[in-house]
Amino acid sequence: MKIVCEKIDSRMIFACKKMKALILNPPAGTSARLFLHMDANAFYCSCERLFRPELRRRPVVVLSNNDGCIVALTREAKALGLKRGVPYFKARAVLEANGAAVFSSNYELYQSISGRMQRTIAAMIPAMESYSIDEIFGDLTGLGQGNAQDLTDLAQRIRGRVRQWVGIPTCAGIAPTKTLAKLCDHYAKTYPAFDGVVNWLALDEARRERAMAATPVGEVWGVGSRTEAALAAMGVETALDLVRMDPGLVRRRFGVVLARTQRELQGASCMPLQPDAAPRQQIVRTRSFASAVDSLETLIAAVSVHMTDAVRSLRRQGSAARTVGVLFHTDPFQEKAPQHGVLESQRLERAYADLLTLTQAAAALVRRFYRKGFAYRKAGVFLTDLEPRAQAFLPETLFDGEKLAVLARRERMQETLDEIALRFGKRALTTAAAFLSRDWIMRRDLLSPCPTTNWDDILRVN
DNA sequence: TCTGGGGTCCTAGGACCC
DNA sequence: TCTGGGGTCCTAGGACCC
Repeated sequence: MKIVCEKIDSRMIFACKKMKALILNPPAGTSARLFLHMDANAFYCSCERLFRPELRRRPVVVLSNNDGCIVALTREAKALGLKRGVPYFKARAVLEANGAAVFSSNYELYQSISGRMQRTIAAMIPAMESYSIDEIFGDLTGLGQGNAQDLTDLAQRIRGRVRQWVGIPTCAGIAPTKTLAKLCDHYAKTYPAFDGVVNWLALDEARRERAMAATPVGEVWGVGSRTEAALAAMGVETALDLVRMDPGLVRRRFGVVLARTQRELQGASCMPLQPDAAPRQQIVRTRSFASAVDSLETLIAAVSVHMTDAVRSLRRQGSAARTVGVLFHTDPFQEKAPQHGVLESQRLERAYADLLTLTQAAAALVRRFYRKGFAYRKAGVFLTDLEPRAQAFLPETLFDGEKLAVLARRERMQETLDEIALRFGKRALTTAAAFLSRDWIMRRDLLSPCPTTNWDDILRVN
């Protein structure tokens, strides 16, 4: 069914409001849905262990870009007292003393393994939403006539197949709402006695309450550190406390987001599965420099390289961008050094999806706002006001004929660039600006190979 | 020496419109 | 004497997620 909406009138606005009210306060009996949540255990680390089985029992950590801080760590690494977000230089001594394996982020590898994992799961359930690189929601509504044991068995079969086919360990949660399903998955990870799957339907009321009473409210999906602190000041410390809070107070004091989370914890589904990933609304590429940068040429080079990646994402999702922005700034941790930060954007007269136009616009912004004498630490680009690319070739005024001809030429050139990148690698041919300087390239001293995506890295058996 | 990056959604307030 | 009640669109800032 296709709904064509040419005119929004007051009845539709009324209908929208009514829908919003329904989503926030579904009447009893309408929320008999069932969700699956699954994610990998220490995903990046598990990917690194895939091709290095000798690391199976050793602590493993994966670092952020530039080898800055720890972004993923195994159970064994957590046992050393380490946490996500700790700077590498502070953790280094402990890691070395305990024979830990340390890796730079290898997104090419993780993306490839993620695809295998999610395709494997998708084949076993009716509908799936890919929520993040290592995480999915599934819709199990109506499956197994709601027989709790059957559903637990299904989750175990999925875990077993992912383990066998992809080699990645996972856990799963099953519940009537997304928030509860994610919480169940958290329990499955925390308490090994559950054997990797927690099914809300299989827990009796007393068990559910005990679990929620033992869950700090900050563990709940949607409750971040700010909200956690504000709740703590009101004496709300556990998930159970939040469930029992006065809904009116939650709504007034914290807004609709937390009100929805509370409803979900109470078992009323407010967040539907979102199977088709909508095109992104903005595309951002930024990186810190390995060492400080003060020359205009180097900044432009960095921005040009980031733009190459941003335009690749832009084109992959079939969009064109009407606004292009740049950002660059000094090191905020160097409190005594002179600081300078720029975040500026330019709205173009049309939407574009070609590297030349967008790079020119970005470089012009850098030239305009660059100031000599600062030690810049980070630079990036962003593309917003995205539109479907097909729309970019429609005339917008009576006098667009010439512009459209230029646009069409640039599009043909861009298509050629895309093809060259596909056949000869993504850095084979790009704008000259990207080569003005190379002395800012990211540090990745501990990078593993890409045996699933690069022929040169393929495993050899001796 | 050394502290990541890429996203989403909501809210409040101002300008403007009928 | 008395000065409405909706809306839209945009931006900046905040909070959250992995």
